[in-house]
Amino acid sequence: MNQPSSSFSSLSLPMEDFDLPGTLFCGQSFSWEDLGNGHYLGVAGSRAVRAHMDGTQLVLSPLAPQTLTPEDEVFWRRYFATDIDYVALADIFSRDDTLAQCLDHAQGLRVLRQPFFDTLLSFIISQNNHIPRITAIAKRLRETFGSEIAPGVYGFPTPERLASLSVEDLAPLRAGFRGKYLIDAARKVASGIVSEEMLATLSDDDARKHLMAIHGVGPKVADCVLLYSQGRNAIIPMDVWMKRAMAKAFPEGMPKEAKGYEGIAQQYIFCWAREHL
DNA sequence: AGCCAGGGTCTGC
DNA sequence: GCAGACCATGGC
Repeated sequence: MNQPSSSFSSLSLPMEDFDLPGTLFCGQSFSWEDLGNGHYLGVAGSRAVRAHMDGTQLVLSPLAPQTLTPEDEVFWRRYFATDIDYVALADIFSRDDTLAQCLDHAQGLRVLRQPFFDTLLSFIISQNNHIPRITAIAKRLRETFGSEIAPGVYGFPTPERLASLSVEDLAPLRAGFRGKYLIDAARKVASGIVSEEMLATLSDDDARKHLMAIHGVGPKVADCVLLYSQGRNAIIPMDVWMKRAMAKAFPEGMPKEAKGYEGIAQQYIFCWAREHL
């Protein structure tokens, strides 16, 4: 025991029925890299970890020279939503036959709770864009304007850093028309016009309106921020795939079995749609 | 070459 | 409130 008791070399989280790569690459996060052999490198805010599964244990390891602290454990438990019983949820969802079929194609998926500003920037980038290119632009954003966490690994830029830049400064990102939206988001967050603390006090509808004060944030991007960073699990981001899927598989709307967790059901339906529509 | 991508803005009705 | 043009970029 030559390490201080306040940090540890790795962290194991029990995760029953959990598909790690499925969760990381199902279109809710664009901040993970496949290292091969079941190992993944992820960035969240100014944190980074390696992740792999050991049986039913999710093992998170720090990147040298980093260590994992008790605060990191709290952070990553929240990130992977360890407080939600996904086995029980899948059982309830399965009572609807159509939803059960979607579950079959997305077994072990979880909805993450990612940092607010990461999620806001990532889904602004996502508009009218493909997933591989979203990932590439987000990576250039981190590498160009973020701070180095470990050799070659960069965190997301802070709102203040991004707010100090001009649209021309973002040219290396090749984000196209989204550049000006990223700047406006950073300035409104840095100035407090839009704040995560304020969001927490608002209803779903008012929270959506609050986020839509940002130029370039419409209903879909706002909903993604509320679901994927704020844990508002009843919110259903409606993109082109979800519109197709709902029209085809759920013309009557989201089944009652998904009550309160429509956003999580949405993730299974989204995956099913991308495979079958 | 033309179409599309986990959309949003702006304009005109 | 709602339809349609337009928006940068890149892969197919």
